Amino acid sequence: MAMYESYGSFLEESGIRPSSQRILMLQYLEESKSHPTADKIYVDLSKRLPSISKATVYNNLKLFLNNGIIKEVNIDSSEIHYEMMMDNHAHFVCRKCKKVEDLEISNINIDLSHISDYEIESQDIFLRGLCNECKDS
Amino acid sequence: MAMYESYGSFLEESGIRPSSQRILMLQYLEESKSHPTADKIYVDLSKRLPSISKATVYNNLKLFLNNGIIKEVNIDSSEIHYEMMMDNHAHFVCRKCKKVEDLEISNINIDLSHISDYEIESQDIFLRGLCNECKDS
DNA sequence: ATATGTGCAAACTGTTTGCAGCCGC
DNA sequence: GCGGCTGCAAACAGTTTGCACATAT
Repeated sequence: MAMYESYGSFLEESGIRPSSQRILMLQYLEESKSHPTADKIYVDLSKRLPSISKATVYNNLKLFLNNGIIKEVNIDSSEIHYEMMMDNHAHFVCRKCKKVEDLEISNINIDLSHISDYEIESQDIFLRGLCNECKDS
Repeated sequence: MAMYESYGSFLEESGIRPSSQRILMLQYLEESKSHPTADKIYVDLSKRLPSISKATVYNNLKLFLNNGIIKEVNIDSSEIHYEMMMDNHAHFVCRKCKKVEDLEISNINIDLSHISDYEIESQDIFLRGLCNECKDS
């Protein structure tokens, strides 16, 4: 999903009509590495498309969710964050500046032998602390 | 914190005045393994103490939080769940019956060498899937 | 008597929803 | 023209807050 034009066809392949708002949202989510909230998406997209409404943002987030295009990230309890669906990875959350970063998960090793009765489908891993910049200030 | 009477002194040691509502809440949280929400705490405690109000529950949850007695668990985006502060452990969440279970974390191994610049203070691990009962039905 | 906690109700915030109008096929 | 999408505004749910009264020391 590298170039702008492809967002539309990606949506069509998912059975979603590629409105300009949806293409914009998808592009924004893909390019944003900041795990934005619905409100941040709305505010940022308003600059490019002033007529967009919050309801549209919420509507389309739910649509993307139901189609497995994006994923909720429960970073904190006050707001829902979103990110593109991608290979398993962990999140680092800075408790000071609230920055969220993706971490390679390849070297995280979970021994599940003692809960083998459960059918694990996914995992969410959050590491919390201070980021590089914040720990020295 | 084994017996009822000790909840009061535990609160006093934390510098919190041990009102009957607070003792009840603490006892409930300690005995409950279900990671309750504020509303569940309120509903359940109302049976024992009908006069308790939701504001008191929220007030005291925040008080306990600030004193490191309990911890928020961001299981899903719609409600905040709470649990007693305890040694590091992971959570299993059944996507069907929504049950939450604690898992030993001792054999979870996270190699942090590639993010050694960060100061990790805590970790939250959620495994999601189907529990024993739900996977067979 | 004083300081602190509770309970009520109102306010707030993030999210959801119903519906009328608009747009693209 | 038709079906679906958007945008507005109202509804909603969970949480927070201000304040008067009650309670404990």
